[in-house]
Amino acid sequence: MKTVIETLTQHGIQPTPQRIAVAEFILETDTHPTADEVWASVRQHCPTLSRATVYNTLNLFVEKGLLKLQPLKEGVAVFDPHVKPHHHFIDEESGEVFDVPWEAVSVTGEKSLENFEVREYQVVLRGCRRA
Amino acid sequence: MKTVIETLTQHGIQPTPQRIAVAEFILETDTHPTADEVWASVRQHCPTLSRATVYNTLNLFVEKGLLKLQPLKEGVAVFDPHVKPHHHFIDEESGEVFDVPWEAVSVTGEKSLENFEVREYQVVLRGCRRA
DNA sequence: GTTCGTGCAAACGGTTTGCAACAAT
DNA sequence: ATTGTTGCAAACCGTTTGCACGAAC
Repeated sequence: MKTVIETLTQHGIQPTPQRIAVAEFILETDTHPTADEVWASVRQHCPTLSRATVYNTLNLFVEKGLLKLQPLKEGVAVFDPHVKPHHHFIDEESGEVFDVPWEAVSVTGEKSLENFEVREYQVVLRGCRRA
Repeated sequence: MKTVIETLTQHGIQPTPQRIAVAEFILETDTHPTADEVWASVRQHCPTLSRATVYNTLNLFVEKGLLKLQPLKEGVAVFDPHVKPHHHFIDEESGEVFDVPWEAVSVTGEKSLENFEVREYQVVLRGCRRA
């Protein structure tokens, strides 16, 4: 099992304590948190962590390919440590975002679009989660 | 051909001059504009139109089912007059959003998702537009 | 005269940036 | 010494809101 520090250095990121703390949280979660949610969580273990550092760190992680920024909610940036292709389901009541495995849904026809060269795609599903 | 005024009244919206001006622009366009882009455009014909009225009007239109708010870009709300199901292609260079007809792409498997009751879905494609 | 819509300006919330202090090399 | 990172506060940008004026019934 790769350590967080190894992951960071392999992506060309200096493993400072703050970055390690943020990485430990966000690389494990599957809750698609916003930056402020990350801050709230990580601050419990690392109380001096500033909001600015969280934002800078998350942007750095995105830049280095550790995270993906997903435009799934209005007005806020949500971060996803799952960088390989997959789909998303959004519960319309709670707003929660769930991963849907790539193989669970299949898409056809995207290769024959006339004017568009598709580099990537995902299905965004909305509805309510079954209890 | 239905007039804009008829469209507004049929949706329970009082057709004020400002609302008509906004509707004339946004119901015709296929550019998926942001609120500020709507304001910039409509203001040329209707110079006293305030930003607040544009925001209020667009929100009202969404509420009344004339528009859909699409979470396609980070940090800004984009409005789409095309309310029937369809997909979207986003040019990664320019950020432009294009409609993709519902029949152009087909999705299978969404009905057999275990924990999710899907009410609607769309495919979001990214890449570059062919010249 | 009450209701509804508008415009302005101020407030708001999420995010970024400038800068001084600090750590590491 | 230089480079890179942090924390704070202020700035920023898109959006919402409070309020007074005005139009319509």
